[in-house]
Amino acid sequence: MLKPTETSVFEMTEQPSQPRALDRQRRILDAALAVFSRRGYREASVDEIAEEAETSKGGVYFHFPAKQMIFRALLDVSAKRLLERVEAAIERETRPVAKADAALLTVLDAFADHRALARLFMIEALGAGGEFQERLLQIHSDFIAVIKLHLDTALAEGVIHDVDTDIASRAWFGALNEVILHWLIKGTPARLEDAYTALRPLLMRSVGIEAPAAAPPRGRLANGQAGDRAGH
Amino acid sequence: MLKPTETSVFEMTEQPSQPRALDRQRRILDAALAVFSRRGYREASVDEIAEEAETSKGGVYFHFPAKQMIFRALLDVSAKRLLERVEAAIERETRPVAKADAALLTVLDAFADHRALARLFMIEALGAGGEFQERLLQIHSDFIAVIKLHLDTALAEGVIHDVDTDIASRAWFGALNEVILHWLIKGTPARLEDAYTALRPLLMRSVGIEAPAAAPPRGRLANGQAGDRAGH
Amino acid sequence: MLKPTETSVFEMTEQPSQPRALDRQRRILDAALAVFSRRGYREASVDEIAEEAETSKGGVYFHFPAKQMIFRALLDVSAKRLLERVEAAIERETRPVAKADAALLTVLDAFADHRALARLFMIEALGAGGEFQERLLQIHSDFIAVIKLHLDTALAEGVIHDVDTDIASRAWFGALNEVILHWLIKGTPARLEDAYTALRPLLMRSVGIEAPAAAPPRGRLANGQAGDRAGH
Amino acid sequence: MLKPTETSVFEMTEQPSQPRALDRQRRILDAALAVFSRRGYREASVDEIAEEAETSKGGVYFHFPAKQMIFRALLDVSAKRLLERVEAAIERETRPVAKADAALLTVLDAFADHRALARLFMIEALGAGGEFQERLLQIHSDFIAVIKLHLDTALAEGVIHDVDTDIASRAWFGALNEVILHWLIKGTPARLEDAYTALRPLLMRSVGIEAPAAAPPRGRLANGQAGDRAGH
DNA sequence: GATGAATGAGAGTTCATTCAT
DNA sequence: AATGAATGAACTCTCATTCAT
Repeated sequence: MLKPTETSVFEMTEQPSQPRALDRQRRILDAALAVFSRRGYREASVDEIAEEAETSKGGVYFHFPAKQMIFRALLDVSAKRLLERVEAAIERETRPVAKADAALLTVLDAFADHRALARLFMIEALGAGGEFQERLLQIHSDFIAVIKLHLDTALAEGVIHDVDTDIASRAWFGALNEVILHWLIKGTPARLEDAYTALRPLLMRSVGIEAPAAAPPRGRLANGQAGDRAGH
Repeated sequence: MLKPTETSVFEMTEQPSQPRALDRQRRILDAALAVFSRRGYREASVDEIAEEAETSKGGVYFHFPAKQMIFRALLDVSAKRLLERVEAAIERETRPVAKADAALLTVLDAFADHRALARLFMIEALGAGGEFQERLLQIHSDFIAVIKLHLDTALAEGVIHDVDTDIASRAWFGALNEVILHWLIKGTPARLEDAYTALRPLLMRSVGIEAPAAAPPRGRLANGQAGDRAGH
Repeated sequence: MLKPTETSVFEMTEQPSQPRALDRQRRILDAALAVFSRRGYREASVDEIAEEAETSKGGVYFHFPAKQMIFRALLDVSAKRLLERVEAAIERETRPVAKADAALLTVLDAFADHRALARLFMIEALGAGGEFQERLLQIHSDFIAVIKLHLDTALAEGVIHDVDTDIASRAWFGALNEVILHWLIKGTPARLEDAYTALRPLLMRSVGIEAPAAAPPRGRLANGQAGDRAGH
Repeated sequence: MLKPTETSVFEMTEQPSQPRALDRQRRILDAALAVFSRRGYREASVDEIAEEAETSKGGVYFHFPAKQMIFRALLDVSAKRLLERVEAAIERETRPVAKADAALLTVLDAFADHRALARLFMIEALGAGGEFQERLLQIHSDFIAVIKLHLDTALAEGVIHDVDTDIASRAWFGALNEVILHWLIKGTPARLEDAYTALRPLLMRSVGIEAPAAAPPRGRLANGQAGDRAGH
């Protein structure tokens, strides 16, 4: 989630020697996110990105050697950022299932706040050619690994039983994905967060946890309490 | 599933006046499926499709007025065919949950047999531009509606309880999707069917059904028995 | 001018062995005139001509070996027809200046009645490539020759004096052309015939004939009296 | 008329930021004029224009967004230039009829010097599709308006009588056009200027002015004396 | 005679990338 | 650092023409 003072999602990519260069890189990545997200990877032209970044085509090529590289940087930086956010959320939880739960919720919150980012991950990365498909799937796997890690812990701690955590983590992620994709393209539910309210008990049950009758209301600033909702 | 004697998945799209024309349409759609699947929608050139179909560019345009229309026809015909297959499988089951289960399994079997088709639905339709994204999501929704229908019946019959069938059907579909996507791009598991063996109990549990300890082995010809595996 | 019972402007082109063939040729030429006139020579497709002629592309090519040939036939037949009409009108006059005058008026009447024909001669024949430009100019020259012939007679008879009939006939024709072109493209005057009422005294003066103060009103059926209007 | 040191008829179309760009625009317009003139609008390919301009297809498209726009720019710039030349010539005359006369002569001189330009205005603009037909007719009307303006003055000053200046100016223009067209396509008379020597007395007479028995010889640099030739 | 499927050359246009300034 | 002019390969689509049926 962007703080009001942030103007960009991207703060560092490589090793920009000068602050001005860093600024430009950020501006270009922001512009690229916007353009890729509304046009798609192939329809997006470098010219359009340059215009959106208020620079010139040559300017873009000074900072990125190819269009592909812009997309790759976008994907990498965003994924890293997202994963960091997920891990921060996880640390705020104590019980393993709550940690896995928080991971999903964080992804969902991030996408709800940043529709463009959501399009990037859910749609455009698949349409950008084979190279990026692999990369996207790796990102999927990274997130799934985080979930799995905590499901494994839950299993070890005896909180859940008889669960193939490999498939469970993947299934959880997939279920979430479908819900987000639907929201992205069809626009329902209006508030993506609402979907998770319905989805969570289902996921819990799938690993044998009966969710509490009613989940407490949750605001965006109340992430820290997420663990309370996933009691077993 | 294609019978060994079939060479094409496509048998009719429109109403060509000559039998030769019908043949060409089939050949073009087959070629397009192959090319779109290996190149992606945007990278695929009409020339390449023509070559693969052993015809000329003009020949392709005689049958389809635009590249988009080839893709659209491919998507529509394939979805129709897949849905028919799903409904046939469903009819062979009696218990509602088994019917929903059979739906998923049929999709999975179809994709396992037709990797190109799987790419079309899982990847290329998302990367082909906004028009097709909507169309794809509609296809998703069609399948999800089938699942939901039977979950609703199960709910009415008291087989399952306290389930938001709307989200459950979507979640099931999404979970399956992720598994298929992973198989498509990363190649694991080698046999897509194996993934479902692990996935099914999870899905069942998610609606409150405890799967039997061990699912009976299943061959492709044993679809009719699928219902036996989804006891409640 | 087409009689109400005529459905086509074209009655014979070459030597059609069978009446059915003749019919088809007529239909195709009519269709071609319509299509060339609304689309222009290059934009007109043989497909569109075939459709307008209610036949098939192959059908058109059976009767005409190339698109060019359709246009050429159209131009030749129409010019011949027009020239015949002009000569008929001339014969109805006795005084040479009246004959020249009748020639112009006939052309103008023909175009007023057949806007498509007018487009063909005034516009499309110029846009159809060098071959047709030469052909069109030859047609111009043919008409101009007719006018010149009668101006020469008028000169010999002493009706007009000190006139370069070569340039005068060309100038008359050009003046008429500009008026027709304006009417064709800009749509004014609404009745093309009105333009000639104003133009005629000017042309007469240009060869030294002072037109009568007021030209008598003229209807389309009153062509035979044209001579009365060009007194000297 | 081009001064010998000028290599291009086009000096400015829009506002290119770099001098190099302005140069290229000129080169492209020059090349386009040459190619359109020898091939016709539709037969001319952008590739050929690029080659003639010694640049690449992409280079052409950098400066002009479509083939149509090249043609439109060509037409607009040339018409503007021509009209300016006409108005300069008019200013050098004092008597109104001489002014009108000078207008025609200037057009004729310009075309005599620039056969390609003549083709553009007389032929290609009519064959380039409906859009340009309207534009060309507007250009015609602009020139005709200039002629009419001075004929009106002549009328007001009592130099000419009983003339419908609207039709007279159009007729003059049309007569000139036909002469130019003939020269363009058939090649006679060899010197276009000779045609005007014969045409002028005719036009004068058409508005009731008896031309002097013999027009004084006229060289291109003697335009300023044109007024002497148009006795009242 | 007629149909419509098929061909293939060629069009206009786009755009990632390069590079002189 | 940055600009924008230039390049050229590639693309989608059109259409006159041919020909098997």
